[in-house]
Amino acid sequence: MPELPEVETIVRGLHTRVAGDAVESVWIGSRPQPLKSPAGVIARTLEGKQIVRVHRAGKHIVFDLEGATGASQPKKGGRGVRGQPRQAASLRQSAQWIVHLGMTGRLVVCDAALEIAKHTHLIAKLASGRELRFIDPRMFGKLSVHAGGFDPGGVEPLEVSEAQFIALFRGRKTPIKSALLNQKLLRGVGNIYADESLFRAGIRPRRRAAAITREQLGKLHRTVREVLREAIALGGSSISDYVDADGEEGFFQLQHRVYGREGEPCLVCRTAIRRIVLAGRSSHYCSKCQK
DNA sequence: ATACCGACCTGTCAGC
DNA sequence: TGCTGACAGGTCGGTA
Repeated sequence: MPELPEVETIVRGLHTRVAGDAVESVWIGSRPQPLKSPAGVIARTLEGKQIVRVHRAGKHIVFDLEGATGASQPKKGGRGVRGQPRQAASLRQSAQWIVHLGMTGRLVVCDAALEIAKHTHLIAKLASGRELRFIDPRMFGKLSVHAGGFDPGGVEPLEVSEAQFIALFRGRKTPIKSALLNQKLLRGVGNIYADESLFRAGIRPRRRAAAITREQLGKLHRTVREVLREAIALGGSSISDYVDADGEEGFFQLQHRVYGREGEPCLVCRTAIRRIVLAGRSSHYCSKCQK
């Protein structure tokens, strides 16, 4: 479902709503597919921690957590652990909770009384009384916890310089669209924004990356950032069921020039937009405007 | 190393 | 009405 602009929109909404709140307890469902860390480790890492910040790394949502060591243990009757001196316990311990939404994942902040939706895999009870829930029908999403400094690899498309960008594709014989989708190169660009960026740059998706001139790559560098920025400004693209953390739909789908427009006239030259399958993904382009 | 291809899952929609 | 197949915003591992 979500690419960089959708994740960015979600992250901004989540940060506003839950930064400063704390996780009191965690419930995890019985389906193991979404869990990249063991359920017990995820629960123990989240419980008792304060959510300091919610941000984005590529398509990953990162919750920065802080809390006292052992804060998840006590509550009932226990005075610390066997009366040991708890020097370490007074230290602030930081951790990160990483959420990848896959195709259909959603994170919602809601009242605890709200009915639990089908395909809910994790519920974090917050100190404020609300709940943060992870819902994902297809279970392509992933949940994990990390000690800190999480780095998914690749460079942020909105931060990369033109020279860096051009260097990413040097010598690559793979089709340019496959390279754009490779998260180890650029992180955050997905199927929609790859198609839209290539259209605006006038480059066909199947062109070999290494065969594209520096000038054209420079143009692609500009169009990728332009498309992502415009999409973020409009709250992302809502194709079927995507909504942000506040339940609002995005509006960038109204700006799509090729994605999902097979057979419709190119907005520039009226040529019918073509759809091909490349690396298993639908790819849309105008055969006249893109070479 | 690189590049296709199916697999992973459920839901929806078009067509018969 | 219901069945079947195609398709979906993402990634991973196997195979050539």
